[in-house]
Amino acid sequence: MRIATWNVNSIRTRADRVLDWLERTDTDVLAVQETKCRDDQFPYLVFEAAGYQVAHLGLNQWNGVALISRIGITGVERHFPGQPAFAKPGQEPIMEPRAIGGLVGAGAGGAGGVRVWSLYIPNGRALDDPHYEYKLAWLEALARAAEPWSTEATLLLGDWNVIPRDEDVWDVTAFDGKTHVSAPERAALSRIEDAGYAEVSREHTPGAYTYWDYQRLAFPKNNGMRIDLAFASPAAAERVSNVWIDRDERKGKGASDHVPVVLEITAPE
DNA sequence: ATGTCGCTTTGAAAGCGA
Repeated sequence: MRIATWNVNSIRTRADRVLDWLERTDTDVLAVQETKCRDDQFPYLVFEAAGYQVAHLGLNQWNGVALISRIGITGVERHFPGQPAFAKPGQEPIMEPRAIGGLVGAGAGGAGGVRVWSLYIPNGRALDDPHYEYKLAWLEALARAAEPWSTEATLLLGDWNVIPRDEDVWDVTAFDGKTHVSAPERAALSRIEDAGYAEVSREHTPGAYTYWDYQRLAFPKNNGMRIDLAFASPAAAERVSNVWIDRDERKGKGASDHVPVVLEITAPE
């Protein structure tokens, strides 16, 4: 089966483009981030008419995650256990729509299925911003929640908003004093590995980026970064035969600022 | 050129988030 992750930056703007891409690339499952809509605004019919099932979680004009699958989705979970809420000073904490999981591709008795999570890690904004501590806590909580899932075939896919290594960005010195490269963020990301997961995309896509800012001609200059990552449990990792990044999806008008990361998954032994 | 985009409130333009 073919499983991808893509921060689409508004599903309403790009529904037709996303479906076209799914069909053209023969992709079975897509973990979507930044749908930027409420459940009642999601363009379900575009996908359902083409034989895809949709599970979505969205609350407002920001964030929003979904799973789109033509090989079934069962056991959908919205938010992960222990997921932190974000609290603005003097306001009720909000559980932001940043995580949705489900079992896809399961045969009889759940055999051969893969548990897929679509994750949109908080941006962090700035090192001295409350959203930065929120980001670190969110990743730490995710690592704790994900540990028990690591005994099964589980994929943690999404926009992690962390540049794991200096080689994963065009110029790391441009990020001095900024988020995405700080030691605490990278340490928080490594907690996912401590929880039993391995990042499986880099080894298949050396030197590739997944995101280019809309501003300052980032794409023509190839000022990109690798922040859309695929973490796999051992049972999932041994079934990943290849990973590729569809860089062409960043070209032309109407592109998201992120491109799809695609995993080829073989049947279990 | 802060070389952009998408959403919102709001009723053209500005604010927010990334």
